[in-house]
Amino acid sequence: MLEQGYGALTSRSVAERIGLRHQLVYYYFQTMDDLVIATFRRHMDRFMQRLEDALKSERPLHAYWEVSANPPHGALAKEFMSLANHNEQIRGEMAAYGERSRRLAVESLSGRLQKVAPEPEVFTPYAILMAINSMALVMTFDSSLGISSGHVEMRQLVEWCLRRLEPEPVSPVQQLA
Amino acid sequence: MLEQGYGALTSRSVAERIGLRHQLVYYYFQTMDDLVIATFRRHMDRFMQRLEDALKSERPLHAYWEVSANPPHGALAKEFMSLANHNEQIRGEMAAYGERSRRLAVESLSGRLQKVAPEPEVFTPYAILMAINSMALVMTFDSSLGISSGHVEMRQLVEWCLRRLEPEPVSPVQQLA
DNA sequence: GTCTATACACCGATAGAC
DNA sequence: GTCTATCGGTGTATAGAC
Repeated sequence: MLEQGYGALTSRSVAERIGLRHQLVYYYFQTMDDLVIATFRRHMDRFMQRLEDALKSERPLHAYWEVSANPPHGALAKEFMSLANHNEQIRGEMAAYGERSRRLAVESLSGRLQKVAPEPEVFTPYAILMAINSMALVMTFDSSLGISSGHVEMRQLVEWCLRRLEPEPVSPVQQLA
Repeated sequence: MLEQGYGALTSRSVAERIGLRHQLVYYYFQTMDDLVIATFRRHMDRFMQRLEDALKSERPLHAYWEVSANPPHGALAKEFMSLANHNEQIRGEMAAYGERSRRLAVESLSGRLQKVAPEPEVFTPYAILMAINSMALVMTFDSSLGISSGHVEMRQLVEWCLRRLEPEPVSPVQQLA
């Protein structure tokens, strides 16, 4: 699926990879759709775990940016997005995961964001996080296409904002100095 | 392709739509791939035309945002993106169109952006335009999935920034007053 | 669990009649 | 230009032997 698109994810192609007959797929999964759903869930669960870990780190906002901008498989995410276009179940699950991950990020970051954001009426936690997320997503998509122009500048812009919103923590040693 | 994904774009499905036999596709296009490429080019050429028109308007930055955030077919764009994952020709053309459209926008907007941007070292024209573009793209993708949480807030954030960067033009009548 | 055998539909593409 | 006929290949899925 990653290499050749969701159209290439067939019972025969799966079976060939593991050196078995294609009929075995229907023994473990009832239909090909079930296999796709299971794959999608495993993929998303891994991402959610990474996200949770990032949000627990010392600089969660920076970590959120890093996790968003460096997903394990940008091309795979695109493939699932297309699948969602015409698979109702995938679409529903993807929407649910998306909302959940955003809620998780907002809940754990809104406290510190509200304190430091300029123009709090405009720069709400949700808006800030979505902006970060959007830029990360586009950079990922671009990269998998082979586009990289403007990435350095956009990355600098994001990281400049991040430093404002979440300054480097001062260690006790530095405080003494 | 829009309704059921690129996997459903077959010579037979195309022929059925126009009430002819599927073999005709190979008369007009040599292969199915050629048809896909031609469709992609027509799609992108339309978008480029819309973009050019927007950049010629009175408030080009606002128009750029509107064009980016309201593409004719968000789902179709996603489908082409997936196609690009495993079709080298589509990938190359998409990259070229992407770079071209960004260059076009930067060239026609960098003049006025450089004048008004705060922290010009960070808020370069390219970075600003890519940020706008990124948020527009994600809102489009979200919408086609059925996600809309956070959109109002992000839209307000973008439009607040846009008003700062490109204030409403003052008409001669208003100037008199 | 893994296999063989098989049904049935659909795909891209070509050849050749009209 | 549009058609009929046809090829070989691949897809999902089921039945049943071992």
